[in-house]
Amino acid sequence: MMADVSADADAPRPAAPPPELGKAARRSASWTIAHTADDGADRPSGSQSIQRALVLLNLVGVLARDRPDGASLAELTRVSGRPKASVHRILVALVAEGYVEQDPDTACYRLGLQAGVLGELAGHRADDLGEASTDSLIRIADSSTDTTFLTVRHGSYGVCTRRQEGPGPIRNYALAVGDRHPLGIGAGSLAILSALSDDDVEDVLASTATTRDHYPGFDDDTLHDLVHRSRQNGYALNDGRVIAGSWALGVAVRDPADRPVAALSVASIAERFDGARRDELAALLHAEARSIRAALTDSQKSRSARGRS
Amino acid sequence: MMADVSADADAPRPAAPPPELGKAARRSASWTIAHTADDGADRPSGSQSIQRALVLLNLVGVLARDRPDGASLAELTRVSGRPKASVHRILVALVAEGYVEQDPDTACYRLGLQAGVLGELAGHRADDLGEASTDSLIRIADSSTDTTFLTVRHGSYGVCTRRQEGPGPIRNYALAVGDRHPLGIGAGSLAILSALSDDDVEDVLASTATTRDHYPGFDDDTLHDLVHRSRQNGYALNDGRVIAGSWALGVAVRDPADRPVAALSVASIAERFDGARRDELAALLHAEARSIRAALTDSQKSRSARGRS
DNA sequence: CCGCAATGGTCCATATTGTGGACCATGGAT
DNA sequence: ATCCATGGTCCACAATATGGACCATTGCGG
Repeated sequence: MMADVSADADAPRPAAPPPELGKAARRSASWTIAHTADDGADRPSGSQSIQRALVLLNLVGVLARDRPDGASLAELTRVSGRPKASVHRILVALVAEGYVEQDPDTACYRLGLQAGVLGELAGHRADDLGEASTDSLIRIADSSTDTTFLTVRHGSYGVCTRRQEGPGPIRNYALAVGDRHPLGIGAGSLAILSALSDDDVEDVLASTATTRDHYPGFDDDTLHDLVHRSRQNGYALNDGRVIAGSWALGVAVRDPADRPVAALSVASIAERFDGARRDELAALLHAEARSIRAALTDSQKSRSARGRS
Repeated sequence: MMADVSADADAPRPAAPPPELGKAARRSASWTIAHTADDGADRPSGSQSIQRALVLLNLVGVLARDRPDGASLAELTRVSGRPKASVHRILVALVAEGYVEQDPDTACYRLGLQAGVLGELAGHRADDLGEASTDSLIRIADSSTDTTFLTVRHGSYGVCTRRQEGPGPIRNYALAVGDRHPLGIGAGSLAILSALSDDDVEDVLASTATTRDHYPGFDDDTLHDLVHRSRQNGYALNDGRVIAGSWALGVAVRDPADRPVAALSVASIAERFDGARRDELAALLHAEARSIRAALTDSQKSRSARGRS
């Protein structure tokens, strides 16, 4: 898997195998989203069809992100790993509710009206973290001249929720809004994991064990090692082991209760992460992480004050 | 704002038939969203749980819109009309996927992380209509000094997808982003309906018959009459029959194939809709509707050109 | 202080519901 | 004409969601 990622495209595109290093190219390897349900060890509770539908919805969004005409049924089935009939049935339901729309010509699926509405409604809502972090993201992107990300913890996974392009010439396509990976995979994600207690780390690793089968080179031992190193350094470093050549550095963002709820990270090419610059970046990120925490404290206080009145 | 609205649906209020005129008050009557599944006459196909889940998701978004701490389980069950256990089970699934989050203190539900992500992804996507209409909405709001809306057709229903506040002192809370009503109810919605062929009108009315039970005063005869009048006038007028005192005027927006896919509308109080101003507004809206259609034509052309290459 | 009526949440037998392998139609490439 | 991949449909089966009854808390009012 992910080898033939190429398949990505799907249709005509005669399976042009990217000349290696195809950053942008292989980024469609967003199967990352597919696996998710298995939170923890227990899977007894029952609303599977809903979970499946929601995962697929997300998948449509991610796959159709860079492709304006949407994702084909074949691709969705392939990437989601479910039988075609099921995928199709679910898509019909999603279309019926307007969360997905189907291009009448190409028969491809993309996010629909309701998805946008939902976003509008969600955005309207106080998105503390997003709100509090935008300024920081911009500052980091500007002064580092690289692409910066906000990764939010969600259970045992990390979701990229913001992405800020830096003014520099280097563009990194390893991570985009909506991508979800198990905690520990990627700089921001690893920063969050490393900031958890030892017990929590074990729980997370147990939870994501099966999912991590799809990420070669991220077995338990390696992750333990990475966590250890990150804690010593005071920052998490992704030295290109997700996508060769794509490095990144991240630090955790803590909420007012000191729980690591997110992470800031900066991505670029290996050359831009020599020793001196690492410290520089780490200091910058730590400062901004603290500033976000302060902003969160404020907004929380004002909220509870309002609530009391 | 909408202060006591709170109570609204909520608890005690023993089915209080609002003392009329309850502008803001009754707007929480967003059950409008609840009914939807029954598209058309046929309901054989089967992915009901998914539909239910998606409807509930939307409901969470709408109910929690103005309430930063979210909607209570009780409210959601009441407004959705399904048994508590079901609603709860669905909510658990939505929470598990991150589309909804539950306030740990109040136990209330609001849109979660994934909802925002989805919006981000959907927004990223080319939202032709939204894109093409923003300028028009702003222009209309500015020059009319009233609140203007974009209503998009979705099956036999109209969904409010944009809302632009005008600079004037009058604020209208009859319609908000995310609200869905059967075609014919509300100015924009009626404008779309009136722009359909007679056959289509019949189909729509048949489809929404049961839903319209919840809208007193919108039986088939009345709607036929309204459609007739709208066609004669060249614009749809809502003379406060949804919410007393809240008037609005709308015209349909046609896509390049001349199908009415949306509508622009302006809402205000009755006093601001005398004969002269109606014509003025209608002309303004028609002009902007044409301009949107032109923009759509352009974007569609450039897209197909790109696709061919 | 003790109900009383809300609330959020859980259980579990039932049959309704989604499942997915097999199948068909189409269309582009060889 | 052949082949493969595509989007889409069918249908017997059983796993699945369903929802009424039930429980635990909380907050109000007499």
